Amino acid sequence: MNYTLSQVKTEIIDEIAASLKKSIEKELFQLDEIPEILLETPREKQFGDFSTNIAMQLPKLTKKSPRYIAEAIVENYDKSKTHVEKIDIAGPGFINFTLKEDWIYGILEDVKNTGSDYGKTEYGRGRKVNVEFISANPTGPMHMGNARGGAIGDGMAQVLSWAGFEVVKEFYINDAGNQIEKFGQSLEARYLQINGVAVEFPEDGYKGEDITIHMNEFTEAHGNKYVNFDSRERREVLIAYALEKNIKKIEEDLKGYGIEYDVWFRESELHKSNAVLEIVEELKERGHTYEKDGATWFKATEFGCEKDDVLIRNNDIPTYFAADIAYHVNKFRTRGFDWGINVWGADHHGHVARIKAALDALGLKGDNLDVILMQLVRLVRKGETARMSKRQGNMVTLSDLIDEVGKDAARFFFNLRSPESHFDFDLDLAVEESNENPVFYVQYAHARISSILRQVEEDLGKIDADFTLLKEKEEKELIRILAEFPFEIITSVEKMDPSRITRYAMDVASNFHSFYNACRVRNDDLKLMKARVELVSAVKVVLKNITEILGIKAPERM
RNA sequence: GCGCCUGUAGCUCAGUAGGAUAGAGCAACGGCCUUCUAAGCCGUGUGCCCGGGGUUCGAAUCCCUGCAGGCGCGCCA
Repeated sequence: MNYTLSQVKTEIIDEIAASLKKSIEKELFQLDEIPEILLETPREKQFGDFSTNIAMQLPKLTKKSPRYIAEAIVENYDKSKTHVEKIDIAGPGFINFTLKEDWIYGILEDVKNTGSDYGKTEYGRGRKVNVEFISANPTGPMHMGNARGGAIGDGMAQVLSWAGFEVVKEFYINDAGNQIEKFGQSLEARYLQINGVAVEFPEDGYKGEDITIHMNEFTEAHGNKYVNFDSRERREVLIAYALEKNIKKIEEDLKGYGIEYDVWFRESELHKSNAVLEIVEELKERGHTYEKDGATWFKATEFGCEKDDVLIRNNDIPTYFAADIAYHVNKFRTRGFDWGINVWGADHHGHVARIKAALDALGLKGDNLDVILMQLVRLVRKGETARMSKRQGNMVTLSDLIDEVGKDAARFFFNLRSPESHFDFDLDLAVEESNENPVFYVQYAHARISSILRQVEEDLGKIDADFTLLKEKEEKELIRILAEFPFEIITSVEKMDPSRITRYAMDVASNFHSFYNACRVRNDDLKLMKARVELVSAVKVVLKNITEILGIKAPERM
């Protein structure tokens, strides 16, 4: 594809560098090497299209004043080699570049030619990225935190894929370990109670209604024959039954949320294949473990962690940590991912350093793993914070949420804020204001354009599109914002924050609505009409591409 | 006690690889529908950027320190 904006910027940067070299040759000042030159977009339009602060970076190295350096750069800058119309020096030494009027029209050609691919780049050069997100415990339904993690994780995966990475979306199923143990005890207690055996429900068991429903259905299907079974065997049967139901439900709920995974990875497989014990063995061989109190410990402190961690408990059962190491080794070593991104709740942040340490200890690069720590969602209802717990069974589930506010609004809402922002989800407000949700603002822009395009009956096919007719302020600003799309995607990758796209979507919609109120697409001047039809078509393409990334609908009508 | 995250307009938040006059949405107020969807547009104003020091030509942004809130510090996951 043709990166208009990128080309324009690169040209200018190259020419600044050339100008610096010339200045050095003319001995206007001395400089050993040309530093990195950054072009930024000034906030104020009066400062031109791009500016650089390079002249203010150099006084220390050259012993000359910023303005002196700026003047030298401007003097030796060859405008004919770039799209620059005008260069000014302003303030303490900023160099501001104003582009020739016509450069922006190339953007429209670009969008028109690339269509549903507009925004895609080769930035990632095909590197393999694994994005693991949600990975909710399969002991019950998903909650609001999972909903946020889903929106962030899926958005991240999309953005990576658009930026030219090869992406695998993955759900890690914790179908082993202590939680499953408790899950089994809870199921068993309910089963026995339902079948007339008076047993106490475990204190820290799962008290949710879903457990009871599972066991009622199970009893209907299989009767009470497991009452007389050995407890261990009985639990196995009940767990297997309820777990599959839960996983199935999770998969279905996520589908309804617009998320489909490439890989569902089961923790239990790592135990079955002996991968967990093998990895502990390898750590032992590499000398990164020791025995204490009958347990096997990983020397995490050797890698800068605050404390060591247990790999194998004194009852010979490996910890979740050991399994997680094996899991990540599987990602990087077995499956060869270049990069791993995990979306975790902030309550897991203590786990980040030690998993990276373990990877380092195994000769892999812990730095190849990035964890997006999202702050937890606090549910506010009737002005009060609602405490939620899967075990207490008092949570608002993902499917409740979708029922109440809709998939699009939920996806959009959870990607409106950066992952690290603490997030109060006011349920009353979300329901009440669902019609004023910003998602409609974006979708409305798309529907409006669709409507216009439906109404264009004139035969414009023979008219050549002359974009230079688009001279209004609103038209030019609208075009400029379209140019930012590929860069916004790349920045989202760099900052690991897909919520940038949501905010960009609002920007595009806002610029479109302003244009809409200032300029008529359908008008008597057919040539102008043709140009505007092409313009709004380009906006429609970008909006559509954005909604693909965000996992929401782009309605033709509203 | 120690570690991580957060603290910006009345509210929810952008801006934090140092840059020019700190922004947006919501809320409030006033305008705009005989013309392509008013779920829209235009206008009006608000800030001890949590406090205090420091680094710098320049700090919301970096460093130190204090305060407030969230989370973590298990042979739970």
